[in-house]
Amino acid sequence: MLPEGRSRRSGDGRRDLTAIAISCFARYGYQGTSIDRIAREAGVTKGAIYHHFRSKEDLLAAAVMDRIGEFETRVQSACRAAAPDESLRRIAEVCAQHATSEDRPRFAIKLMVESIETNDPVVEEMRGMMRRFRAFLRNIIRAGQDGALFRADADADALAALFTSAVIGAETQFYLDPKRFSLEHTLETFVDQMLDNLRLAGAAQAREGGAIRD
Amino acid sequence: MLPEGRSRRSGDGRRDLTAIAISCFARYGYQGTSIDRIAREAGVTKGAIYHHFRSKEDLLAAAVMDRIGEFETRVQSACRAAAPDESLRRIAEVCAQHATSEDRPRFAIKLMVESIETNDPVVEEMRGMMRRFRAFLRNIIRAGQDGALFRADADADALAALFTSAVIGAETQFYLDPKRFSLEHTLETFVDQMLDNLRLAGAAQAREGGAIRD
DNA sequence: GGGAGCATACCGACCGTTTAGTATGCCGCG
DNA sequence: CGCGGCATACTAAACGGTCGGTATGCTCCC
Repeated sequence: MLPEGRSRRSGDGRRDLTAIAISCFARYGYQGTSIDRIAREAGVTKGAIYHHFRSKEDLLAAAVMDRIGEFETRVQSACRAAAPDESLRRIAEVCAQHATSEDRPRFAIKLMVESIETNDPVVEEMRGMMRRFRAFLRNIIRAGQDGALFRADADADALAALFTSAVIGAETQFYLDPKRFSLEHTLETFVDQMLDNLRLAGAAQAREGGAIRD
Repeated sequence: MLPEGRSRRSGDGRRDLTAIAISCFARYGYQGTSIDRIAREAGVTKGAIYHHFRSKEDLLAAAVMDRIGEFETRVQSACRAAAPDESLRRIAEVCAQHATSEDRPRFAIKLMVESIETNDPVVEEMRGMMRRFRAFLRNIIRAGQDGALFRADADADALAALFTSAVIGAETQFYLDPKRFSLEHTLETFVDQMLDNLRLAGAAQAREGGAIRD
């Protein structure tokens, strides 16, 4: 972690350690990651970590806030100025892209699941993130309903909950079985199906047309 | 853990310890559960655990096999002799019921996620379970297609993958936020949507009829 | 320019506690 | 009596965290 000249630089220590902690937590989870492991991977000693962070929990909090911020930026950027149906597509796409990237995609699911019943501060943050994500999706669906693109009688909240479920469930299975579980295809199927369901009368024809596309 | 008469009975030790380990692993995860905790909750000492199990990993293996067996029994029982559409409904229902039961429902998701990248034997078992579950669902969908109940051009594999994703994702969110995430409603919405998609021409009318049902 | 003073970033040793596992002893039952 | 089912005491290593000290960077003043 030290720069090549081996002099001590100011300012990057905390950020670099957070990045390494994110990698470790994403792979081993919080309980499975020791401070010694983080220190070792950073090429420093534990003392250096405790210089920047009050505790292991403090380090976890920094990691969680970093990942939540990145996630929300990614989702918002994906559907800027797009139509509601295109927005839903793009969100599914960026989730799939991130899940297959090198940016420690497993962090959110690992820490979310691990923290259930055992780490209330993290659960609170993750819960907030998921609520915001569902609200964001619900608002997209409602915008489509307001614009007569989607049928008005669909339950936007339930569909938003379903969208987030499909994303979490598909990512989990992909991480478990990357050779045999196709994340992108599953999410694409999901969005197709949801949009079919959301579209107005005439959907049966659209579906026949869909078959021709393949 | 000892019976009231305080005599030492044979045969139940291993099974009782497995049950307590399942509870602990379901709550704290594998890394977050110490042998001492399991012993304490069982009312015995570590020595008793090591009498029955060779190692902590051995105990985990017993727990995993137990839970996988129970899950598969439950799913198969749910849809015995039912039509394909009814089968899909029932499977979603029993998953929701189990997730809200006292039978340590979080075990599978906790251990599945925790083991990704860190515990290959458990990943293998969980992967096998999920593959069997998807194959089971796929076969139900195909039976519906063969019986002309479902349209023949739907991708049964993709829909099975979507079904399992919805279940995992909805359960995860429910465990994270039981007050604000409605598991049963989400899975019901999912099954409705999937069956709408799977049904043959006339689906548009069926959907109009669906709106009237509410 | 250089030295003093201070702040920051880190080090290595240490602490008390906890961990998975081991060895040995004891008790009850058939 | 022997064996299964435990309990107890112990081991070495690992855990999160603390502490005194060192190295370096920066600023100010003579």
